Amino acid sequence: MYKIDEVAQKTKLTKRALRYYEELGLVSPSGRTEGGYRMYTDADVEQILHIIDMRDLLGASLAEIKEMVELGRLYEEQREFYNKHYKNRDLDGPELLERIEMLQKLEDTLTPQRDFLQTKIARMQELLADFDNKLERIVSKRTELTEEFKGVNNC
Amino acid sequence: MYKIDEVAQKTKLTKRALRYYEELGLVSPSGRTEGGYRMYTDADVEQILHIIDMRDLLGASLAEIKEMVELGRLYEEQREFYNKHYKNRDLDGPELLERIEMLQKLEDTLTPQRDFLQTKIARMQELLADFDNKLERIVSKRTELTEEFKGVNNC
DNA sequence: CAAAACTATTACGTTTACGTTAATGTTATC
DNA sequence: GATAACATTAACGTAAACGTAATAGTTTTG
Repeated sequence: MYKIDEVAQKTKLTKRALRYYEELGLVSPSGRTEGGYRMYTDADVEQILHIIDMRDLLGASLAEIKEMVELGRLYEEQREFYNKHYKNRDLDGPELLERIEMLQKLEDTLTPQRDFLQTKIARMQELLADFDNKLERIVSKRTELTEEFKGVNNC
Repeated sequence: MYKIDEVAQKTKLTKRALRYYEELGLVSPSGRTEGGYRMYTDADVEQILHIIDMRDLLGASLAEIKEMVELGRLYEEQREFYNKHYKNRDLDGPELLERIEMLQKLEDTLTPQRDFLQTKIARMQELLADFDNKLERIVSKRTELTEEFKGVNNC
């Protein structure tokens, strides 16, 4: 269990940002000390790092991230409930249907995100190619001029 | 030549954003009408689209984008000057050196950006793989449950 | 056990990237 | 040539994502 400053160092966020994310409902520390100090687990840190990824890689706003996080929680919750009941007896129709609809909803939410990510990657690869072309031209020009410079100065 | 509203539609920016970017020194329309209306060329539109790419793909702030744009302009400027003088006579040492240093500076600026882009792409591909895994699990589970549902309802 | 170091909450402040009027001038249209 | 329909600048407003005190309580350390 880590307290806030350690987590701030691990995640490269500020303590303020951590409290802010908690205020928005993105991540809460798994515990508190008697005196009220936030205590984070490794899993908490993992989730924070995941949030940072979504922010930096998907370019999602904190509000959008919150939606995703909440959907994930809803899913986990339902799955726990499902697993608990599935062990002992068969589900009846309505319960099965509810679970199927949940999975469908998750799928419908994740698929466009996946596609968005994919096209973004493709465009970034194009941009990378542009960078590489430009850099290649610059480097070859620079070596060319360096040679010329040596010629002028009789090296 | 397009006026602002047409450019706004082409670039999916608002007119306000276009004026704001101009105010920051990111892009200026190539011309104005007698009465002061902004007139953009195709090249202007291209540059705006490029700016949007840097914003969305690199996640750069407008201030950072401004720096890149300015460096690019400085480079173009020097290259024009260079080409004009290179045509007629040989450059002497100092001029060559200045040009070489400019190319070096460009290279030093672009290389970390390229690397940043590359590692970002790699991490996004990991994230994409995660998405795909998750989706695959969800879909297979959903079809499994759908079959089960059919069984319960004797279809 | 007292000082030093850390943390909590509250609340106001700041920066970025525009949105939104308002007042006025310009082009296009009928 | 009037009147929409669009444009300009100027200025104030705003949402997101924190920063920065201020005040007060908590842990740690010598």
